[in-house]
Amino acid sequence: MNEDPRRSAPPTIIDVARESGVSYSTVSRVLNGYEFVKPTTRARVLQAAEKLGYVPNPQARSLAGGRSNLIGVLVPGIDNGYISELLRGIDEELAKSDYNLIVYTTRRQTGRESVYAATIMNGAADGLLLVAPMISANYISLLRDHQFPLVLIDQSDMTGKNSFVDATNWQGAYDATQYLIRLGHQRIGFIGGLQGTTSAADRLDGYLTALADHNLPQDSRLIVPGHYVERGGYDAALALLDISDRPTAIFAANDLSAFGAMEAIQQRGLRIPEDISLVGFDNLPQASLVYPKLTTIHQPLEQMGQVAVKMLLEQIQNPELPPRHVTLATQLIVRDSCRPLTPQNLG
Amino acid sequence: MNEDPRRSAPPTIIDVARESGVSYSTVSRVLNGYEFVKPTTRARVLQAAEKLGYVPNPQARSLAGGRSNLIGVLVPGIDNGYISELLRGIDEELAKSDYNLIVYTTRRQTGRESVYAATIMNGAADGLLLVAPMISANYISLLRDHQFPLVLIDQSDMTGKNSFVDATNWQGAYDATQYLIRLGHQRIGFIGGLQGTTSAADRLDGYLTALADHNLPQDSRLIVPGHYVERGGYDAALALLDISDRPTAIFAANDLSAFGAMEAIQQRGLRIPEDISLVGFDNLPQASLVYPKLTTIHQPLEQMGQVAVKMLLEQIQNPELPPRHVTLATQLIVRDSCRPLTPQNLG
DNA sequence: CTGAAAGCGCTAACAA
DNA sequence: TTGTTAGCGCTTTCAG
Repeated sequence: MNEDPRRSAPPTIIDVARESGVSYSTVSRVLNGYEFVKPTTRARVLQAAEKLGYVPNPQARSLAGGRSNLIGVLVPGIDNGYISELLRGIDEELAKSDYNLIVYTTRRQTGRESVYAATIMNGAADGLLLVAPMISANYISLLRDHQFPLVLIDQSDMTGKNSFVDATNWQGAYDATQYLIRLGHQRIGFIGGLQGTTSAADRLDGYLTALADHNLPQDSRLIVPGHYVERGGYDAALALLDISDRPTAIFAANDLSAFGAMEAIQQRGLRIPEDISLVGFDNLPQASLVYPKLTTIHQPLEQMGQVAVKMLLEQIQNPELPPRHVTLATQLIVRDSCRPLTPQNLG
Repeated sequence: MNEDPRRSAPPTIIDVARESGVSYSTVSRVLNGYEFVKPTTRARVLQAAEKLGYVPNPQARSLAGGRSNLIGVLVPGIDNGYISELLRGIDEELAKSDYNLIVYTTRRQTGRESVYAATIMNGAADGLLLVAPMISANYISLLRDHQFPLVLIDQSDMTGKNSFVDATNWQGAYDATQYLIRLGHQRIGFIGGLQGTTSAADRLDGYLTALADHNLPQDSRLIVPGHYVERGGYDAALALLDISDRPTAIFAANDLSAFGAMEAIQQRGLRIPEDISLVGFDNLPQASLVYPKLTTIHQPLEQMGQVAVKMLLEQIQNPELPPRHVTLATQLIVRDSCRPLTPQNLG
C-alpha cells in the first residue's frame, strides 16, 4: 500500500524488523505462522510488513529452508489435449496449496536426463510429476534412490518403488472391444499405442482378451501400430483398409490416433459409422467436436492430475511413506461413430 | 558418473574446489565460463566437477547472482488449444536458452494480483509473459514501474510503456468478413469476443469496416457477444438464428465460439455450409478436425510465443531497451464451412 | 590468472 | 516469548 515504487531494493525481513522494533528472527516466525508469538508482537510485525509492502524472497527462503515450494512436471510437450487436461487437474489441485508449477519438457534434455534429475533434486523443485512416458529407468531410479518425491502419471511402475496414478487401461480396452463385438462386429482392427508404454500394452491386452472371451479369432493383420499420434493413426487406418478382408470396425488405442484414422477413412470415401465403426480412447475435449462425434473410452485425466498432486504433496510431507498406486476407472462414452453390423455393411 | 548415490548431501562448489585443489571462487569462474582461467586449471575443475557429479544449486545461484533463470508465464488456464499453441512456441524458444518455465494461472490470484506481482519481481522469475487478458492495469504498471521485464501477448498496450506481440486482428476480421461478402452474403452475423480486450474490439471493428466498405448496412441485432468461449458461441448462434431475418453467414471472433456455434446450428437442424456459412478466428488445431472443417483466420500463435520470448530475453539482457511492438500477420484459411450464397439459400 | 571474503535474504537451532 | 547467530551454496568485488 504505502510502499514507494521508486525504491531500488525491495524490503527485506530486516526492514520489517527495524520497522516493527523486533529482531528479524521474530519477523520470520510471524511470517511462518509460528504460534508462540505474543499477539501484540505479531500484529505489529504484520502491520509493518504490510506497510512496507514486504513479500518474501522465494530464493532466499528455499536456500535457507531447503524447500523451493515449486513442484515440477515433466511432460513430452504441451501440445495435445491429453497433456492439457492433465495439467488442468494438476494446476487445480496445486492452486489449493502454496506450490507453484514449473514445467519441464523432455525435448530439452535428450541424453542429459541425469543432469536434469540432479538439478531438480538439487533444489529446483520439491517434487516431480512424471507424465512423459519412455523416460529412462535410470532417470527414475536416480530420483528414487535419493528419496526424491515422485509420482508417475499414466504409467505403472516396474520396480514397485514408485507411486503412480493411472486408469483402467485394460478394462477400458476390453469394454471398447466388447462394445463393438456386441454390435455384431467380428473383424475389429486395432490401432496400437506407443511401444514400450504400459498403457499401450494393457490396451492391446484388453482388446485381445475381449476377442478371446467372445471366441473371435485373432488376426495379426488387424493389429497395427499408431504410436498414439494422429499421423500414426492415419497410416494405421490406411493399412487396415487395404486388407483384403477389411475390418468393419476399428478400435484406436487413443483419440489422437482415432482422429487420424477418421481422416484416412473419410479420404478413402468411406463413411463412419455406416461403412466402418470407430472407437477411441481418452475422451479428449475434441472427441465431441469431430464428425461424427467419437465414441470413446473416457479416461479421467483431470482427476488423475489432481490425485497425482495430492499423492506428491503427501510424499513431500512424509518422505518415508511407502509408494502408493491409484487406478481410476475408465468409462465407455457412446457417441456417433459406431453402429450395429447389419447384412448391408458386412465386410 | 562416479558419484555415490547414497551420499546424503549433493556436492557443492566447495567439494569441487577441494577435489581440484583450487579456491572455490575459481571453480565458480570456470562454471560460469569466465574466460581468463588457465586452461589446465579449467580442465582440472571440470574434471573434478564431472567426477563428483556436481550440479549447481539454482536457488543459491540466484540468491547470490540475482537471477533465477526462470521465466514466468501468466495464463488464464491451460485448458484450451489457444493457450497450448502459445505455450508450445514459448517452450520451443525457451529450450534454446537456459531458462525454465514457471506457469502461473490467474485463478490463483484473484484479488491478490499485487502480491503476486511483488513476489514475481522479488526473484521468483526474471521476466514475465502476460497471456491473460483482463489483467488489471495496476498489476501491469506495478511491474512496469519497477522496470520488470515484461511482454504482453495478444493484447496491445494502452500506455505505450510495454512491449507486446499480437496479430493483425483488425485485418483478419476484415478479411473474414470480406470473404463472406464476396461469396454473396449480405446478412452476416458477428459473434463477439471478450469485452474489454483489444483483440475483441479490433475484430469487431474489422467486421464493421468491411461491411461499410462494401456498402452493407450495419444491423445491431446481428452483433452478439460470445466471450471467446464455446458456450458463449453456442448461445450467440442461437440468438442469431432466432432473428426473423436470419443471417446467411456468421463470423465468430474466435474458433472456440465458432465450435459452439456449429453445435447450435446443427442442433437446429441446419446444415453448414448449405444453410449457413461460418468463419472462425485463430485456426486452432481442432479447426480442421470439426465437421465441416472450419474456414478461419489463422493466427500464428506458436510464432507469437516464440517472438514474445525473444523480446523478453532481450529485455532481460538490457532492461533499458524501449518497448517494442511486433504484430504478426493473420491469414485466411479456406476450408469447408462456407459457400457462395445462391438463390436457394437466400435467407 | 587466482584467492579471500563479503554478502544475497532467509530459516532454524540455540540461548536467554 | 524473543533475540543471537550460524549457515544454505553461490556470485562477485577486491586484492594480489
